[in-house]
Amino acid sequence: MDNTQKIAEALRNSGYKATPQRITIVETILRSKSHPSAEEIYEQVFRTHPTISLSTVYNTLNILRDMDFIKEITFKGKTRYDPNIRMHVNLICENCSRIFDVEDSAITEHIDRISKKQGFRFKVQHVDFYGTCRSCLTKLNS
Amino acid sequence: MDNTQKIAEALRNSGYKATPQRITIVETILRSKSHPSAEEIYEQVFRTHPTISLSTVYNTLNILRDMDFIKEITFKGKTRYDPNIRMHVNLICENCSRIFDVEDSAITEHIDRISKKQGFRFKVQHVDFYGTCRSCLTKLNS
DNA sequence: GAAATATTTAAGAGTATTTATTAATTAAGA
DNA sequence: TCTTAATTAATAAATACTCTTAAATATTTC
Repeated sequence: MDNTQKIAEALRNSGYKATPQRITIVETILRSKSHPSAEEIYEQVFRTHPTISLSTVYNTLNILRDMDFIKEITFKGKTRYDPNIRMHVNLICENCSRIFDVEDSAITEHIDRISKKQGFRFKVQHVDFYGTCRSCLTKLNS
Repeated sequence: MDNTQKIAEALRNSGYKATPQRITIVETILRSKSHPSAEEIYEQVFRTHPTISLSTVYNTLNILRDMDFIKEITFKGKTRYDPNIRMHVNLICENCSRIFDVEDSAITEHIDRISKKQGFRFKVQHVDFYGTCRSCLTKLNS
């Protein structure tokens, strides 16, 4: 069974209809590496589906979030979407707004320990560090 | 020198005028424990300064952020303000929207180490964990 | 495979939060 | 005290997202 079939099935199993719009949106976000915003996903999908509505994109992204297929990262009043739901840390650059994924087992264990200690639980680990990235630091200092 | 004097001086040193509105807003946010939104700070300040404008509150909060007096935490499309700029982690409850501060030197050192390794730098450490807090877990399971 | 029905789509109106504009006011230095 | 540039308050505007509704479509039922 190919990926599109799996996505369609997952949607139906969660009680949603597997419409072509939804499948295209899911494929687009899963393929992306840049933590796109709803607007960016809309622009991407628009190329092949020129009748798509921004509302449909928002609606689908909310469904995918509820299904724990994707993670929302809100920064500077704008929500962006992360298709990587494996344990990782998001390094968010406050200068260029890029988001970098860091997988580090030590920190995920650390996060687990603190969360347990505090009686805090997460389904999908979501940890954000804010700062200035290497390339922005270089640019800003030159 | 009392606290108000110190705040006034800090504003002047950064090139801003120490207006009564600004001093009241700073005192309000520094006193708060609940990570209030701009609206909540406005309501609080309004009690003693009924002519205050919401724009003034937003404007002042942006100044305080730029001065690294406070930290912005945006969640569910709403920005909230944290007067605690000591190294700590914010545990954000996705259910009740409360934010809990956790000071844990082991994790803050770890965060520092990862940041250095990635060439990432922050002036004010800003780390958020998202999940469900103890009291919401109890309520949801009963 | 066709009809029934329940959900979903697209378009645009609506909402909430934050920022920009502007005339009147005020803080701070001379 | 006076001058000047910054700030305030009020409101308009921008931005990001959600809601509403009639038409279209996926799934179910026969």
